[in-house]
Amino acid sequence: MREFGSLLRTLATAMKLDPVKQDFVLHFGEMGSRWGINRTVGQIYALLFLAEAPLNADQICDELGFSRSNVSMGLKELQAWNLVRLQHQIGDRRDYFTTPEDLWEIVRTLIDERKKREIDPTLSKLRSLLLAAEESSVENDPSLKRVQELKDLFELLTGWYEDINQIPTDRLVPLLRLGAAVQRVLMLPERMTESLFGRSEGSSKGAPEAETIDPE
Amino acid sequence: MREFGSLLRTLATAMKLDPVKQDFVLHFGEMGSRWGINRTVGQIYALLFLAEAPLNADQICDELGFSRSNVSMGLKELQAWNLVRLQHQIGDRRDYFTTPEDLWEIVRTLIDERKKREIDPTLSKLRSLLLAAEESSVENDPSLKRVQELKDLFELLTGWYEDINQIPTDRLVPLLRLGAAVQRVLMLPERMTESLFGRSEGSSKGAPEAETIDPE
DNA sequence: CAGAAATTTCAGTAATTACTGAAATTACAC
DNA sequence: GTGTAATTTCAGTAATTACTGAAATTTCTG
Repeated sequence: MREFGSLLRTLATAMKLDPVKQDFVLHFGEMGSRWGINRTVGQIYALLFLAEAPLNADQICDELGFSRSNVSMGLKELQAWNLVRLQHQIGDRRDYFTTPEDLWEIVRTLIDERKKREIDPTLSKLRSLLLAAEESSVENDPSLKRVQELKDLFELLTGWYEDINQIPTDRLVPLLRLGAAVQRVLMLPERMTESLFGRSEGSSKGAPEAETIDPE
Repeated sequence: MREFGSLLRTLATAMKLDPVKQDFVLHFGEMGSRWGINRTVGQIYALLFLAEAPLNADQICDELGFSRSNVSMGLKELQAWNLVRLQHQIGDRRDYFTTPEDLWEIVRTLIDERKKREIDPTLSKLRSLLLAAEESSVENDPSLKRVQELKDLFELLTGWYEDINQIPTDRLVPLLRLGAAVQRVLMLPERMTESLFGRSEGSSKGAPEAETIDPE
């Protein structure tokens, strides 16, 4: 019963952080594995996120109790993800790190990077599979149809994302606040929705074999 | 030089699949690790996705060359993700599995489940951290401000998602096709956008301390 | 209920990934 | 250039995760 508390204390023992920070950092460490990064990287990120001033590697080692080399690798990975900025202080050779002030910038990089790692490779693969199948004239295989359908969906979604991602944050936030109310635009008088559709055709590319929409 | 090809052949040796399916399945296996599932689970899913008829566990073992128990565990995980449907055939006791026909259903479960695993726990944590800090009157700590900001962002995003997720697919697809053109709605005559905003207030909850938007 | 088929559990092992400390490299000051 | 501080690399080890085969459990049949 009391064991668990003391275990936690042991884990956090290296940290000289106040309880809130500590809890936050430990949580991000645990979540790290679900986000495709490891505990170390998660904790380093969390620490930097909360830090008021840029931190150097030794400070991070100190606070989190990881080995210097581990921190070095963690920081490299965070840089590979573009999640961290490198800075220098005058008269100090060490590298200092921060996270961007603007949370929206963080969200955007996060999504971009995950898209790059999790979506794009599969979309390429789907395209090349279909291309190859087309050449070797293996048409009308039902599983090919399925692959095609999947590719179309991926294209619709990535196209939408690339489109939305162009919108600057100060325009995007009100849109998000709107939420599902956006849907009502589609129920406005025909003329208006049509003109919107028409104009958008250029920006949201792809738009494969149009599903027929029957409103009610 | 020739080694690599033969290695591939060996890996795929257990599969009696045609090249397209094989390639697809292997790709999903590799991507599995990036998606928080393992190779086995990825391959099983891909196989089911392409299969024209439901498959039972033995058929899957057969095609993919995994042990029976591994397949059993993989299927359990897919069920935990709601990514797979269990069926029965008349006069056959074995369990047969399929993926939903409708790709949109798949996308929705995928997002739901990832949200559940990757977002929701962190949002709870942020809330409880802030609550605890409030009680112990540790106000005006700058890192608390940061946590608050993060929580607000999470709430905005999850609120938007929950809202959008209400829209039925046949309404959603045209919206996605619209892409960034949605933005233009915000530039319509004041009256109209305001009425949209006004009505949405209820559905997209949260809406924390309104950022001031200055359009240009 | 006995027996058989199907599925699951689980302990042991293999494979992968994370982490460390020591050594190598880089970057700068003098 | 030499010397020193900072960072990175890397081989070895620890920890975690994936996978297997055998045994246990569940589910159905007659």
